[in-house]
Amino acid sequence: MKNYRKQADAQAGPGATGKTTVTLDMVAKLAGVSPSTVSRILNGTAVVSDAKRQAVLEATKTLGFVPNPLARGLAGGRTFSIGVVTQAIDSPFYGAALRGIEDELDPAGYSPLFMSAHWDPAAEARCLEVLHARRVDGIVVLMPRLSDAALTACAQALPVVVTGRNLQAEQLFSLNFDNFTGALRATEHLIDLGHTRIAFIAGDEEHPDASERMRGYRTALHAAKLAFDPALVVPGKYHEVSGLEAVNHLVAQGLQFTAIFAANDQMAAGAALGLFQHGLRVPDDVSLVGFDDLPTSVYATPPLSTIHQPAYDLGRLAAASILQLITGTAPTAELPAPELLVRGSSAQARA
Amino acid sequence: MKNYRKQADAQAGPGATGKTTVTLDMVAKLAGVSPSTVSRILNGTAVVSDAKRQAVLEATKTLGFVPNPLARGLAGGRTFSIGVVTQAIDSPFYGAALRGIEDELDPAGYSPLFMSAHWDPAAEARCLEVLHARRVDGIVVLMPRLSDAALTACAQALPVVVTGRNLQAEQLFSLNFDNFTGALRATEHLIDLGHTRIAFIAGDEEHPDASERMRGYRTALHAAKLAFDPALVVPGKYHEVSGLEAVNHLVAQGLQFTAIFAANDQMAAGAALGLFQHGLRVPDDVSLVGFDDLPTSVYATPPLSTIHQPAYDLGRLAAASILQLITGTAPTAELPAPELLVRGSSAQARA
DNA sequence: CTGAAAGCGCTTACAG
DNA sequence: CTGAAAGCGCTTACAG
Repeated sequence: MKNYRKQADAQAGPGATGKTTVTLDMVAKLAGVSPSTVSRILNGTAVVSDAKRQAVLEATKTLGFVPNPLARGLAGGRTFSIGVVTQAIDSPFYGAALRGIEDELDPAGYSPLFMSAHWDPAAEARCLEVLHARRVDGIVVLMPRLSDAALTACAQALPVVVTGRNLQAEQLFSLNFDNFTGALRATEHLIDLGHTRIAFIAGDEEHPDASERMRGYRTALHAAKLAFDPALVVPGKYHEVSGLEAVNHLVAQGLQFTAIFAANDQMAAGAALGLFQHGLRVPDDVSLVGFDDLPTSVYATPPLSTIHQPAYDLGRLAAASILQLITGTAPTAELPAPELLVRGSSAQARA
Repeated sequence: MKNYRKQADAQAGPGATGKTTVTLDMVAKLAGVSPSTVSRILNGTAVVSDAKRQAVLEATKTLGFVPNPLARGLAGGRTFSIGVVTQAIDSPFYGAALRGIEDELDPAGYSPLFMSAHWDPAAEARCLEVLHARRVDGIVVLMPRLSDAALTACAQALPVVVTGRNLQAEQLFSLNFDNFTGALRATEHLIDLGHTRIAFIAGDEEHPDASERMRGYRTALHAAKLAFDPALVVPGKYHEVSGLEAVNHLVAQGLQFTAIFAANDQMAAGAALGLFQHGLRVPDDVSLVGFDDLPTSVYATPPLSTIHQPAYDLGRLAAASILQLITGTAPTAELPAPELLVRGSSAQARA
């Protein structure tokens, strides 16, 4: 048992040894104090005489004591773990957010517990239940699919942070990105380049951000006094295939357009493939702009112009906020404003 | 407490209610049996009379009892959780593997506990320690960086499954992909197309698979009686930037080449950008082949020819194997053979 | 087939 | 500042 540590230590540095499970009681015995004292010292829960502190610290080290999180959680009510429900563990967009959460939680001594809800409200409810049963100290839900009411109710049981929503409640904090402005900027960019026939590949209607992005698109057109042509708006599902299909549809309909604004980079990637297949060149024949700024988008050929969404920061801020909520501090985090990244996929409209 | 369930249920279907934490004892009381019996019924640990079983099941339902995993783990020694150490939670390649693990574990009643080691042996050792302290029932390590000895030692404490390694030990199972053959096929493909000056962007030397892929490249050249030119081999780090830099290097050196085989798709993506920047067209001027078949590669312009690596299956098989190890069954899973995917980025060499 | 009891490894009021 | 004691919510020998 724990024998592997000897090996790991050889690579990882100094550490512990021990055949069988080392318990707090053993440490107490070795240090000549009561278990309560050991607990207090290890948790910094109370002021303890320096002599005992040293003895305990030493005993802890020589025995290689590692507290059992299960016991800690059961007895103390705190598990130092944060439930994180994401929609898909392999989402190219949320990956960075998850890393941000890890990076923020780790130094604070908390561990994330990731669960995927797959955009299914029932599954999401189950995640919440499981996480709650596991006694996590707080939950962050990335782009929830559950109703505002359900989320708010959840926050009555424990601190909750959600993204992509604007909720106000005790123990509940929302972190939202300005999708409207982002879409506005993207569309304005295309308009500035002289495009007047700009197709829009919309996002999945079930996401609140999809309608915001659509609104940004329409508002930009309106502000520029450009006609809004419903035929140029193609519904999408936020994944690559729908971007591809959208272009196929546009071309099949014989619609005129010199630019495409896709509601996210994944659809833009699909659209790029569609254009390629139809022999349409980006940006020579059609300008293309996405939304999100996925890590891969800068490596597209040509690199994709897009709206940067700070996924990593989103994760860090969400994690920092849940930690504040747990501490009893009111979070004040705010996401940076949308930023347009002009790259090679968008160019001046031809005369 | 748990109040949110009422809301969730409205969307998720029927379920539980309850103000305060419902314990197994409360269920026992309501059902008129002992806690032991409740435990046995819920765990299927022993045969129980039908009458009591019904009573318990009903009480469980009316109270909305959800067992506390912490208590279960502490008392029973099993947590029904599997530690999964990945190198980066946002890796485009391992994302699919993580999903495969989720999908396999979920129906079995197990939960994954994801941790990232960031390709750092010390961090990896720490992950193992934390996971062990959390009393996971088993651990799967994706592409470990720790020594074989350390991994084997870890397996003495609990079941372990590793990928990208060929270890034999009690309670330890390895799942490895045939990188050599994959690289061989990729190179052969280019040779078959008539290319004789094939550059190779190598992978990070710290990964065992990198040398295997290199070996595949060399073996293919040798078999075709093509000269191996060291100048055509550029070291890479398995990430996009190194692919970009490799191409810059190749071009700067004025080297002649009509094809590039990148040791993974991420570097191929970087290489594609590099070629684009230098005005070299794929596949007209240079054929490009990658390795991995990332989800995004099929959306590259042109779609990337590559060797398919079954990341999702890898995850499923790894999870299935750890479950078998826990059960005491010897895993026999094997990864499918490398498969060449010919897409638009590779073409006949010009005469 | 089924209870009573002990115990998993901690933490936290409660008393000094 | 520090112990003894009770308890967190379950499971599992141990006895019927």
